[in-house]
Amino acid sequence: MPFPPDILRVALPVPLPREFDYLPPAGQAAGPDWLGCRVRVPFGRGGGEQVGVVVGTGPASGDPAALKAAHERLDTAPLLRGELFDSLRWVAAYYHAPLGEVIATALPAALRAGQPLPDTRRHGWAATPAGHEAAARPGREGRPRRLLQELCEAPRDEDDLDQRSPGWRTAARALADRGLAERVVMEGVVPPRPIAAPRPTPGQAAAISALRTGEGFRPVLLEGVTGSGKTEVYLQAISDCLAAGRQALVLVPEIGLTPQTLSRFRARLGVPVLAFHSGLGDGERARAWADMASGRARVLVGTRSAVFCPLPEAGLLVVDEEHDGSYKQQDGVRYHARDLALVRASRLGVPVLLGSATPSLESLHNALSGRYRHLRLGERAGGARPPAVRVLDVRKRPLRDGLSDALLDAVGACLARGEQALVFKNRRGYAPVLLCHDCGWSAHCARCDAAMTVHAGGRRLVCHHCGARATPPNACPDCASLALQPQGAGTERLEQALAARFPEACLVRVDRETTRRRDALEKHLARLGDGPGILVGTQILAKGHDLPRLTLVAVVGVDEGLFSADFRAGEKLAQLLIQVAGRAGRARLPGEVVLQTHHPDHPLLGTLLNGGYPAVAALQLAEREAAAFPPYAHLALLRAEATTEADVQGFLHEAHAAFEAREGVHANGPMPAPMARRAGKARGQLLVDASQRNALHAALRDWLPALRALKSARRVRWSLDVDPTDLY
DNA sequence: AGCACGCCGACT
DNA sequence: GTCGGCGTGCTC
Repeated sequence: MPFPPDILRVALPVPLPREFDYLPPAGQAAGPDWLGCRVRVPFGRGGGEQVGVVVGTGPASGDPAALKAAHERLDTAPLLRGELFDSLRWVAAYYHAPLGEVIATALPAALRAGQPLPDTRRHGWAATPAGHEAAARPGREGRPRRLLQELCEAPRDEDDLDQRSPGWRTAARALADRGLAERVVMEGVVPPRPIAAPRPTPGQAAAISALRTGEGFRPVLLEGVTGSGKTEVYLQAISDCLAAGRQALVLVPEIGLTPQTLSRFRARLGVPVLAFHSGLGDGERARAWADMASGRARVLVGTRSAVFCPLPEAGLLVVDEEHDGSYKQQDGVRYHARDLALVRASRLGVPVLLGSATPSLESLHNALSGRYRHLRLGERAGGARPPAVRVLDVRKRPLRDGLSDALLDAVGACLARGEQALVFKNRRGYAPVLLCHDCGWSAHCARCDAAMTVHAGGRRLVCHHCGARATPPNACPDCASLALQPQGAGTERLEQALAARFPEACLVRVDRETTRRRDALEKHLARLGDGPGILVGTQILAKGHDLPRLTLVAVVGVDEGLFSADFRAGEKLAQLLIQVAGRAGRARLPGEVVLQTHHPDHPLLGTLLNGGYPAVAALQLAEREAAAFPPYAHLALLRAEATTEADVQGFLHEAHAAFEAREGVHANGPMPAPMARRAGKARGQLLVDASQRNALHAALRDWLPALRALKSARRVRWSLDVDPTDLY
């Protein structure tokens, strides 16, 4: 009786909650050395193929004769192993996603498609024995000879030569042709060149020394007001990490990864710093991933998906602006990069530094309850003063194009001083609504439950939710009145009004329309230069970028955010206000913030003005606790989308019925979706809340198979979002 | 998700 | 007579 052969258990990028068993390719034996390697396997009834990752080996559970054989092994050494592999399993379990989909989310596209792992060995040049002899004899002076003499001292790295002596390759080729030098594989990692650091402020010094104490997993929340120099603390912590021979990962928000950020890191750290973001090509992403996996790269700065990079020699993880919404993936596997960074740091046994001027309530709660170390940076670096804040009550005051006279006066005074003003409104376009003044009709999107935004000075209507465009009617479709008026003001209208009022000022509008390309923001700011001028824009302007001449921040649109239904609206508005106010007066010039509002008595504004972000956060935490919302409860959201409302409701009702009640866990809904129709699809959702995380996960584990079995599930697109950040 | 199989309407 | 609609079931 022959032993049944061991099989390969393969995770494939399909939305099925299981793995698939395969025989190894003909002539090969399955064994533990296959774990974490990619394989190309036949899949499906057609002659389809998939690339999957071996996540287990062992005896077949069923009849091995019924199994197909894998076509090809794609890796000799595991692509996924150790902590990263374990963390991906954690992601699959925590977000209730199939492991194959998680792996597909984590791997760069080129690797997912089966491309070989890029060769990341460093190459360098060394003198041959003949070269050493030749260097000892007198010879013709010139570049080849100088290079040869350098190579006789020690082999040199190609990257190093690129940086120090451009054009060295010609000389190297000349030496190689004469047999005096050769290209070699370099071993080892270049130690960091120490670079002079600026003298830290007392607050920075305290934070840096606090980070140096202790060992193993240490979550640290670094709460520092805008301009207090959090980046300097990161740089010191990363320097320490590099000096200890370890790798560092830095996560930044989507709009935070600018050439400025990178060059600052590169200039200070003295080692190559890799960037990882959506602007990279497939090859570059795979290359960066491989560089981290091989240990060749020591520092990687990247956006959300960079949290999946291998860290075989990890020493530190940093999450900059940890409250930022772009860390949460909003489709597919809906992971939160900050939370995954914490899990990875815990498994790796290294510190993780969460930095923000306006920490998320989740992180703040963990810090206040002692689970995270809480470090504060109080003063602004370089002695800059915090800006003075003035509330402009515009009730019963006339607004022209959304701007009050007092606000325009403040802008005018700023320009007269030769300084720069930022006019902030979190709404792009000309006006948010086109309204009939006679009957109250307004232009709505045919495919969404939303008003269309007026663009191009009134010549176009655009739906910001589905992208639909329309020409505005000349007369009201309901009452034929000609009194159609754009209502309210977006950045485009503000720009126009400010241009009319300050015709000689340099005026730059920055929003998603004017800033599509990655480097467009830099270009806009360069256009503004150092002279007097006005920036008009949306929240793209809220982060990063030191604008030393910017002394006035005029906030025009806070009222919408004060009365939003979302339970995170207050937190988000406070964060946005603090971030945008932080643009003012970052250098020697004092800053001023003007808040134009119809609700000067709103408690959130009052709390923010009197106690700053910590006071708002305390207020919001108390509200969350009273309402049993995160971080005092745990949520999961079942979303559904279909062509008809009936399919959505049918599925959600059946889903609710299939939910088994258990202690401390409740399913609520179907909830009315704030936008029941979007892009022509009906939408709905079911909210599950639980007081204990374990109970929530146990409930979801039982629920999901039942959901998948529902016939009504076939008629909708549905997804489960664990720890949703937005309830719509 | 993708794909094939399968059983009912309007076209060359 | 067939092309094709999308319901249903399966994927080692």
